[in-house]
Amino acid sequence: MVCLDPFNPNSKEVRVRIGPSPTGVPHVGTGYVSLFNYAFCRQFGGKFILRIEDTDQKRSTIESEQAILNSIKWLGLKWDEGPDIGGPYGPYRQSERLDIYQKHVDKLLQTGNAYFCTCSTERLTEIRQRQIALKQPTSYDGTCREYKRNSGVVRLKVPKYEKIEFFDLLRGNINIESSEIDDQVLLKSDGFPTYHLANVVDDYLMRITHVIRGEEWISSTPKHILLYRFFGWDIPVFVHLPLLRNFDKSKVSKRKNPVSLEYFKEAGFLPEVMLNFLGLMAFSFEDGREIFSLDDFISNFKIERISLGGPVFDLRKLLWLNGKYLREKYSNSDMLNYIQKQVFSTEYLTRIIPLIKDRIEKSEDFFEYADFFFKNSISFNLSGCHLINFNDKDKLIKTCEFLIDELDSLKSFEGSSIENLIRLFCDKHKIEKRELFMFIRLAVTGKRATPPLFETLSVLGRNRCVMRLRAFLGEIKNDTKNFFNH
RNA sequence: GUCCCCGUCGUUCAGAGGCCUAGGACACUGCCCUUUCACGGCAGUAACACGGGUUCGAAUCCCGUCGGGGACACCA
Repeated sequence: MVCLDPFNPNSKEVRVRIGPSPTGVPHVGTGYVSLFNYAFCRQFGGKFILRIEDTDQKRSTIESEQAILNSIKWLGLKWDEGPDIGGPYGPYRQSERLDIYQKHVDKLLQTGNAYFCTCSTERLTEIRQRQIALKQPTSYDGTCREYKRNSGVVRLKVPKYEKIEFFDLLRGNINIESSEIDDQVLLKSDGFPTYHLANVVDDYLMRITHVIRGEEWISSTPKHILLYRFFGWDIPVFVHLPLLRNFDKSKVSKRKNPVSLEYFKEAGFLPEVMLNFLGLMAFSFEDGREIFSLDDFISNFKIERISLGGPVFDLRKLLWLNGKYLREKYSNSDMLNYIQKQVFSTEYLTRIIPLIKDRIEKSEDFFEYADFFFKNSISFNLSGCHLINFNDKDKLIKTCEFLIDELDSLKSFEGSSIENLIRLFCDKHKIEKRELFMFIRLAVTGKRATPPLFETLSVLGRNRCVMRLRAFLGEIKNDTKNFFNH
């Protein structure tokens, strides 16, 4: 089995890819991995491929795909091949390549490197629970290996007791014992492939030379190695990037950090700042420069200089950097433009006007009614607010957390659907409507009198609403204002 | 629990055996500038996880311990 010379990418056209899964918001982690892939391939005049990994039918949405494409475009990273522009190795959406995966699965079945499995979900969870109870590692027990089934899901037949070794450009050789590896499902019962199969097949067919992805994939790389071997294919060079972290060092997550690129865009972070900042994560220029453009980054990027400790995504430094760009690179007229576009955009104003039109008598009054649409921190005062009868703090916190989750996962953020959700929420949690409505109003707008709540929330948008509720949560958790002693 | 990855100031990154009494940036503190705030300037606090080796010499190499993280799905 031949490996590309990892230190000599010139030996062949460099082709890298990112494979976002369209199951949620565009994630900063995707931006980070994209940047490194992009810089690496541009250095060698290679190609950057965008492939949509929508093999999870239940969770994938076209809206999410569109949002991800837009966000990466917003960052200023241009892909050479992708679902929207096509390319020589398309289609670039995995849901459109089902026949390809089927063919490859058939091949594995024929060569005896995969087998059908008819075990029920119930049985599998039972096995798993028993293993957890016995403190054993959880894995499929291999029942269907013995029987020759001819339908069901298809599993990878992992050889017993073999050391599987692969090379990671940053970490050297990594060994994992095959007994640690599960007989991974390759083809699901809906006929869709799992990540592992689709990923390997596509990387091969799309001539990917370097797989630059998050560290979370290290432990499943042996499965991929096995697939390459069973198909008789060359193995690409693996580069596992350290994961972005929350302040507590856990993998960066929306519970603890803003992670949506859309949020950063809306909040007024500049795309070139995002790129600059992401380039500071796990990497440094030899000359120590910290302010750089994408072109600078490309020409100074050295993949082997990536450091391995998981970098904390530090919002404070990001904030400083954004301010620095604004101060030093923006003229007054740039700033005017920026503020008009970001803060007083016609789109936003168009939605606000109907809400305050009947309430103001002259333009000066505008901010009396609409200030909270433009502020990013809301001061509120709950003390003496008798409408909030949540007399116990824990309940209020729990309620607020549930509410955040629901708002966060609400499909459409229209007034009517928000109203629906919140009314249902009241019933479900047995809360007086007026109590919850006023609570939300105060936490999100800081005012007791506002335009109709649900429309207001809709115009503010999901991100602002959720951010403000989180900020509120933070404050009551610390109880800095002694809300409960009044 | 099992396997894998990682371990330098609070955060980020520098350091690839002597140049390290460990450097830059963010944050923090003080001073200066300033009617105020911000910006800017100057100064300061602050780290090689621990224990063993190897070596004349270790933040840098090796081993162990501890700590953190990730993975263990018909999710990616």
